[in-house]
Amino acid sequence: MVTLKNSLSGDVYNLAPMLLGWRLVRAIKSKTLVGRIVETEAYDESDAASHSYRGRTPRADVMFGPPGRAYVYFTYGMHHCFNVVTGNAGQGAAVLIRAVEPIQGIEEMKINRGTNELTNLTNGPAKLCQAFGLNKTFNGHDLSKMPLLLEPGNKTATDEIVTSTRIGITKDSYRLWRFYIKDNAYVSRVMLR
DNA sequence: GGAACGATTGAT
DNA sequence: TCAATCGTTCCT
Repeated sequence: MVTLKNSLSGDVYNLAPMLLGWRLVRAIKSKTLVGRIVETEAYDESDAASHSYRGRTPRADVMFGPPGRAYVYFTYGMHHCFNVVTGNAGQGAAVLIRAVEPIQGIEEMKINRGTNELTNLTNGPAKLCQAFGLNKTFNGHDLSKMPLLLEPGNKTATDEIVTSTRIGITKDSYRLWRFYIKDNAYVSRVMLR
């Protein structure tokens, strides 16, 4: 039997591109929100940019736990970011979900984000958390259970995967561990640094 | 106890 | 280009 846990037990730099096309499903207030993952980044403990680089600190503890859990952290004093924990227990690795394409529950996302602009709802790691109502209460949540599911999905025949450096980091910035679907309108805006 | 620094975003 | 804003981690 293929379980979510088994699907996510490999190396994070292989799993990050694999997750493109998968779906994030969120049940909230009798509504169902669905997004299709279009942009990801890999982080692991050999990587100075990763929260797991310093070892099993309180914040990064979930990254060292079993795969298929959510790692949600609070940053810049105001934003949340959502990751999917990968690798075997004991390894500190996770995939940052940087952007999804809104599929279902778009009106609810607009309310949560305070904008009607479709391409500004979920095109960034903190934006999609706001749209989906994700916060630290989801840290450690098993993504095979409601109210937040990660479901396998497919890339379309025309989807091309692009690899690049990661966004917004200063350490180990040479790693080509960012992956996104080429020409997708919901990929995050590239920030200059 | 103190301080530096963000896996970001939105306004200027 | 820059301010907002505070939890995490490390240093003294």
